Amino acid sequence: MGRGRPRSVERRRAILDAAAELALGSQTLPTMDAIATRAGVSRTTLYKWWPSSAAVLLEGLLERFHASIEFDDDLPVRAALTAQVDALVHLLRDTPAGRLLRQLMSASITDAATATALLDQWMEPRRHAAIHHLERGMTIGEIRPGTDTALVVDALFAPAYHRLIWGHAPLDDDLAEHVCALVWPAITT
Amino acid sequence: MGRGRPRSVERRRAILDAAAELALGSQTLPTMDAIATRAGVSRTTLYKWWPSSAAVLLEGLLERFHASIEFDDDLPVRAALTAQVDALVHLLRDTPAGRLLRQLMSASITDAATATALLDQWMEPRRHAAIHHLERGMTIGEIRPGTDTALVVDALFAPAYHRLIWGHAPLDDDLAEHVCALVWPAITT
Amino acid sequence: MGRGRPRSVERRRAILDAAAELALGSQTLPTMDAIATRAGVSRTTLYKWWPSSAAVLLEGLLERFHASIEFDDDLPVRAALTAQVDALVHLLRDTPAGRLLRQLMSASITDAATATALLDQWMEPRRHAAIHHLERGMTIGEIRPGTDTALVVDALFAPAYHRLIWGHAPLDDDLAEHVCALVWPAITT
Amino acid sequence: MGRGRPRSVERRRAILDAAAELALGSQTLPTMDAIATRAGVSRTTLYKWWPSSAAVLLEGLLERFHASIEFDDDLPVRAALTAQVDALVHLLRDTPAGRLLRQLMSASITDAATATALLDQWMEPRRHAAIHHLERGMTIGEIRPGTDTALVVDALFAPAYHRLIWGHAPLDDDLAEHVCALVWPAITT
DNA sequence: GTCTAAACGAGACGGTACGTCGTGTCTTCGG
DNA sequence: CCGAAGACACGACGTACCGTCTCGTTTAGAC
Repeated sequence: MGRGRPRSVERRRAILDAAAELALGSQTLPTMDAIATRAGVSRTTLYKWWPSSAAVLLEGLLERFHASIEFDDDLPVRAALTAQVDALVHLLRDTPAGRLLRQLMSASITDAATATALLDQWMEPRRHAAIHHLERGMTIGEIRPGTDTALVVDALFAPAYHRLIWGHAPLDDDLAEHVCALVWPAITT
Repeated sequence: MGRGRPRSVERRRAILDAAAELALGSQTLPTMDAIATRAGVSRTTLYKWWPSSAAVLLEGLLERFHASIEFDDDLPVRAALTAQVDALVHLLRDTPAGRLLRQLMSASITDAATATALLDQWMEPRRHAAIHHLERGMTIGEIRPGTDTALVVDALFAPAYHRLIWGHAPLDDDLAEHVCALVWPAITT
Repeated sequence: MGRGRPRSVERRRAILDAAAELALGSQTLPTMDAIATRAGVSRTTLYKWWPSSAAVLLEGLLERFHASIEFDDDLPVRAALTAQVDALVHLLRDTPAGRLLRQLMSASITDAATATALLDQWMEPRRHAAIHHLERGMTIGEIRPGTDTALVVDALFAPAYHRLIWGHAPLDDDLAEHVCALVWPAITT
Repeated sequence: MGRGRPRSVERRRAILDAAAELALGSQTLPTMDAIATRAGVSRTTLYKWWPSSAAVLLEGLLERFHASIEFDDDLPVRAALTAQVDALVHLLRDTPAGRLLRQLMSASITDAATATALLDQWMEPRRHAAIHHLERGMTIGEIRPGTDTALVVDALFAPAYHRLIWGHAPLDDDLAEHVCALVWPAITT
């Protein structure tokens, strides 16, 4: 029961914001040092609440963009899937989420903890939403039974992340629709 | 004018090998220090020839796996594409290339030079090979004209890289075939 | 007056004891943190009553060993002085006081407050007792008039402290007697 | 045989000087950080050559004051001893050595390595010189045979160090002579 | 054969960031 | 008013790599 000095919300905010700002202004993950300085907070405080700058960044990312998953069951299946992918494409291209995710993906590869967190809290929710629509489609007979949903989901989402990372091709406005169109004939009844 | 002491091939080998071994035994990129020590070479020599450990790793990777691109025009288009993707899947799963690429992709995100090199020397050749087959297919009327080849190539390859990075689903033996099957109906005439 | 919750004697005891135990088990002064933890007390409480761990240690030391000064005027002067030095030697060698004093002397050098306290409350009482006997000796004609009492006291006590600090020679049982014997011919009539 | 970049003498000098200056301007041992900053040298370099600031200080101290030991066998024994003690008193009072030694003694109490070094390289040489003269005195029949030289040496030197530490009495010009006078009757034949 | 320019080894050095520890202060609640 | 719990800023710690530098020492091929 709330003993001791309560954690300062202002500082938490300052830290999350500082991390995001630094990350957006650079290719590389901000250092704990830099975040602390920018946020006007001591390094000790940082380490007390987060194990790494990636964790700080991730927390800020999730807080800002947690509400970006489409679960509208009234939409036709294809439209729902397209909306999902389209939401992702816009997120990656038009919001800070894209740049932040790039760096978090880099960190994920070398740091297992970040990988787990990012997978569980970012990727999986989106994958599950898509799988949900696919299964709904199978139920109502719009999607071919026996479809490998995991694979379809990867086919839908992977190109967007791929282009985010490599930058070899743009994240077009119609990317989502085209990707869905590419996959749809193979999975519809 | 080959004046002066020529560069030692043995040392170059030792360095490339040391880098690969270290990378395979760890999640993170080896440090220049570690590579030099492992190769029995002075740090000076390393810095003389490569700007970063990622560059060392990349050079070794390309040297080992440059011959892994399928250009056989006698195969039917779909078989040729499947073979391409399948070759990639096996490379990523069954050879050191997978682990090395993971780390190089991480480095690419934060280091523009590595990104450029990896894109130009690893990704593009494979993409071009696939595009070549797609265009061949359009020429012989097997592929629908007007197909967005860049998108199709991403749809074919991205899932494999995606699973390499995230590890959320396995790089199955039949992944290549399934991915091609998923895309094929939408692009064939 | 007497308002509010009175100070807890148990905690004071626990703190003094914890400090002494920690000091005896280490070369270095215990930290405030460690004392608080060991005593099962919050750091706040510590800082409320003592400015430093040296102060805690000193208070405990004085409490335990305040009664160790010989003022028996019935003894002959030389015997009284010898008894004084002997008491000190035994204190330094056979009781916790030795180890505690070592650390307090270390702290005294860098911290003026500790130095003053230790000087006033530990050194001076003992010096005055010795000076008292010397002056008594001068009064009864046993000690040469005009003797530099301050110097003699230093000559008597300093070797013991010196050996405590450096450990280059043992604090023998007969150290006190030998030191007195060394000085006596020069000060007796 | 001198491979690699040779160690910079200037930096070594700058470090030793910086440490001494900082120590003289403060009660407490300088931090490694402060020494590095003051010397215009990186912390890494400091840690490469010395394990602690006490070690830096000690090296500087020994370098400056190694030549302060009197070994003149032509002097009468008592004069030689008095000269020894007098040299020490002047060193402690009139040169930086006094303040530096204070802090080194403090460090010695809590750090075994410093203690050993200081004992071996500062105390022992001086003690041996004094013992040498005492033994010479015994040989020529001026000092009573069977004299406990170790004790006499402590009686001669300890008061000076004692006053250095506590500051309860001054290091007078005639301190050396008085101390010798105090001890002499008991040891001369 | 010698000359010579580059490759190479050894290691010093300045830097930046790391993650931890101890300090002393402050804030909030409960006895 | 005492005390517990704990957040916080600060400063120093000792370490790891980084990239650069300054030497001395090979060594193959040009002369």
